[in-house]
Amino acid sequence: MLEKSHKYVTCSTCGARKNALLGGLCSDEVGNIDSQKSCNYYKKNQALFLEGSFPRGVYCINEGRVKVFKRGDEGKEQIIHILKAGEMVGFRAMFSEEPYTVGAETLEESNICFIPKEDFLNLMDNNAALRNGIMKELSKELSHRAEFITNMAQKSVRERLAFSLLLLMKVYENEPINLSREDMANFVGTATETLIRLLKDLKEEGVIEIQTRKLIVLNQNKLIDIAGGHYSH
Amino acid sequence: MLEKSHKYVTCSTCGARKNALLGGLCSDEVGNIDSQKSCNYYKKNQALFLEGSFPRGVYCINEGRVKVFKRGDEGKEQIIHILKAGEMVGFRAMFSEEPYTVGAETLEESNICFIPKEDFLNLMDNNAALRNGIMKELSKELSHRAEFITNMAQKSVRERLAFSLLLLMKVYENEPINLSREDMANFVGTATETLIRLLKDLKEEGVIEIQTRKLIVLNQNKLIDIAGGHYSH
DNA sequence: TTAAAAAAATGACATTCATCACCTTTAATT
DNA sequence: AATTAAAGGTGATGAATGTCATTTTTTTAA
Repeated sequence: MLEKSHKYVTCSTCGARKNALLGGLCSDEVGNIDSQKSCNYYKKNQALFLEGSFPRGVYCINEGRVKVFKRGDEGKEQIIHILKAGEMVGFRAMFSEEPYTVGAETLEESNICFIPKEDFLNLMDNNAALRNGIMKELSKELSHRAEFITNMAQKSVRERLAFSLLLLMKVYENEPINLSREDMANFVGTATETLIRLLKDLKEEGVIEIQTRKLIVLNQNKLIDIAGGHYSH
Repeated sequence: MLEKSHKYVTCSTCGARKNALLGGLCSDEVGNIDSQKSCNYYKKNQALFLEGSFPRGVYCINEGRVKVFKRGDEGKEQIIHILKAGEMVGFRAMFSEEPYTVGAETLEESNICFIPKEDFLNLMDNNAALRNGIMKELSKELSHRAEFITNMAQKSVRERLAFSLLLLMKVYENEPINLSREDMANFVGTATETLIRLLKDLKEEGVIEIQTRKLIVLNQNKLIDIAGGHYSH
């Protein structure tokens, strides 16, 4: 749990940065960013940016987890991506020179830094390795989304749930998965009631354990099996 | 219809290039690319590249249309994107340094140029405007895919069909939409039979006209209305 | 600690849509 | 032109899953 007292994190000592996109910066560059960035405490369910607003910079998660989502016609959220400490949010929209087409919100108390657009773009212009890293990142994300689309089109909800749980295991690393049923349903792309029923099935099959809202995966291989779509009909 | 006799297109005279990503090149750059690229005739349903193979360069559509798709666990295609003349295919995978996670195939006879990876990356390194254009392109595509995912999760097949037809109108410009029912179903993300039934509905409602396999939109506003999701229930 | 609010869970039901089987039309090939 | 293959289309059926109503549990706030 994050202390309520806001701690200001410097990039130079930021542990999350080390093996992330900004991990390869030289000390000059780090210093420069440090002098321009701000660092903020976010409580749970607080927005980083809204769909439709204009990008002014990028967000760097020092601690906490963030959901990126899009609202459908009836206002229902579809979660596109869940990010954890060390990852960056919102740089996609900076290149498009258009308003955000998705929103971002914390899933828990978080510590998140903000780098103004100008500074980040300057940094990119002068650092080919960073540019390549970002290109790579964008490409991989495109690939993930193609898979996401295919899953949505062809897999059953049960299969998608298994697939999502495998993704969430990575996001929550060794901790229990800690998402509201509604968020989880909005990630899987189903109704909350359906999600709850399917979680119950998995629990009864011994694949997961449920402690009120926290969820522990007991049998990852079974999940892989289910997600793969070997359904007999 | 494209003549079977293969015509070699030069970038310098390529009409499709003008208002596309490579539209801003100087004559030196164009000459350089021209000397390295190849230009090939593709018949209908011919693969540009396969899922799993390794990217060796980018493809530039001079004439024709191309589908980009991913196969699900049972081998069923999900079409992610349909591209037309002037657009480029396959540069996403070049940055990821990983094999293609999607495949690409012509939907009709096409004329498509190939720029080797080396040359394209060199060009990018020395041309900041091109780099920015590509970043922008990647970002927009990410945005499209977020919308695609949301549509798949929240819209009915009828709504998605209407949405897809609106997209296809842009791909086919003033021409009738000319896709097999199977491809169209794989784009919408539904079974071929369901797609056929829903097309019939739209025909009976006077929204579209069907000439064997060609499809003409008669009432675009109605499609927009349907796609928007104003369904009464 | 209790009351109120929010989240999770369960049941009943309706509907969409995939599937299978089959038929018809169009396109390709000899 | 005739034959075959492929694509388009139709009908019947059932399972998956969304929706609505209600209850139970957990969390939050008084």
